[in-house]
Amino acid sequence: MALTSADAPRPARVSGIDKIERRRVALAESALKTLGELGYARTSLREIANNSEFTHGVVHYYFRDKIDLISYCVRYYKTKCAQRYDEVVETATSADELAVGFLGKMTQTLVEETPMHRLWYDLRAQSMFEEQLRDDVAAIDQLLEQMIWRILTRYAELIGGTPTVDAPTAYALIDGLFEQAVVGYAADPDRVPDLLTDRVSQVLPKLIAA
Amino acid sequence: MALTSADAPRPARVSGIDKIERRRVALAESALKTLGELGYARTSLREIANNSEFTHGVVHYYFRDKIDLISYCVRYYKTKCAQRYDEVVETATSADELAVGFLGKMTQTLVEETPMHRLWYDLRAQSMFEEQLRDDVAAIDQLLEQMIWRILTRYAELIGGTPTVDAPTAYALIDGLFEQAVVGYAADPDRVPDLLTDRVSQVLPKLIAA
DNA sequence: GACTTTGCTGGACAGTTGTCAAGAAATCTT
DNA sequence: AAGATTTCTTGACAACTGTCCAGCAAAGTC
Repeated sequence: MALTSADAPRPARVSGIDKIERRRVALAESALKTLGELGYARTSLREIANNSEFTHGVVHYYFRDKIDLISYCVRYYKTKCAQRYDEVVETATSADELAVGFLGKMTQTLVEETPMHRLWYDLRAQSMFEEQLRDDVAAIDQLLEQMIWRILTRYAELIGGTPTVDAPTAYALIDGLFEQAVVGYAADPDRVPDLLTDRVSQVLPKLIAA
Repeated sequence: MALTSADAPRPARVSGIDKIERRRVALAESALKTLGELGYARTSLREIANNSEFTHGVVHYYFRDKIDLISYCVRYYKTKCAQRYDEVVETATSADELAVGFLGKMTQTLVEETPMHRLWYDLRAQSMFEEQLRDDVAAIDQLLEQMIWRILTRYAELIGGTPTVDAPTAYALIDGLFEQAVVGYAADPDRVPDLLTDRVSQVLPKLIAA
């Protein structure tokens, strides 16, 4: 959130490479907005440019080609997911507090950043067909897995037990529930957040053994 | 599996509507092959026609437009998934036998029908952006959920316990593991099937209470 | 065999796509 | 202020897209 493109009316004088990086970030944010709305298949470079303050030529000035842009977007998006639950993990002093905090943030991001999550699952599916995306997608998956693992081990610690599944398994399970919620949210937004909360809080204890 | 297009060298004389349906099925099978290879985003009607014995004009003779074709494909694909594990469920006489049979079929379909599964997760992601696909995708999800539920309840029955989660939760969990395997299979096919087996067999017992 | 219906072909269409490049504009350097 | 460099605009391009249709071939009907 530190680097937005709107912090200065005129493009602030920044030294060299930093300025290029700023433009890249601004373009990536615009692109992510459009991608989240339309999905990978329906998003063209011109559409991205139209929904931004730039023209379609600029995109090719800062990115080699379309995949380069999308790939950059994925990598940029990664930094937003990394520490989403870190504060909750660090401040919680009981298992319940951790669970409540985690579930709260989870449903919050589900509701408030729906397009981003839609896009994530879209891109992960695309990565199965385009190897150029695979590494970046795998890196994010790794990051998310570590995030879930941090939460689960801390949860076990507070309860006084240990996890009964490894990190990839735990991530796949929670992610399955979350993706179900994201897909369901597109069709019927009303009941989904509560259902997600119920289900995750039902599953979490099953992954810990006293 | 009953209706393939190759069972007669010359188009067998079939009465009226049936013949149309046969052509539809043949086109759908061709389309599914291409879709599974390239994914939704990269598949064009011409590509579908090229990889088949038909010309691109025929597609529009049998389907109103692209979405109509894809939608038909999804619905056709559905019939293949429905009863994949039914035999295992019906013949298993112990929990272990059921688990082994289920896991065997699961890894088998993962390996042998990878493109289909890739496509499924792709299409489910697309359904978040195109409402026209939503109903068909939701129907398949429902079907898969029931399939998992049948397996889990039978598994519980054989163990002498009862499930501790509801059907949607159980499906989301198992599906999370399976999708992880499908995505991972694209990058590194070797170890994935065994990992999937391990993880699912670790999770299954946790969903049953004595 | 003549005629109608059905099935299919192959080309044409208008629109969109990613990519590129020539030059204008803004910025920096001296 | 003049020249050099970076940044951006604009228009063009070839390729590809979904869609449509005029015409042809085959099958069915009388």
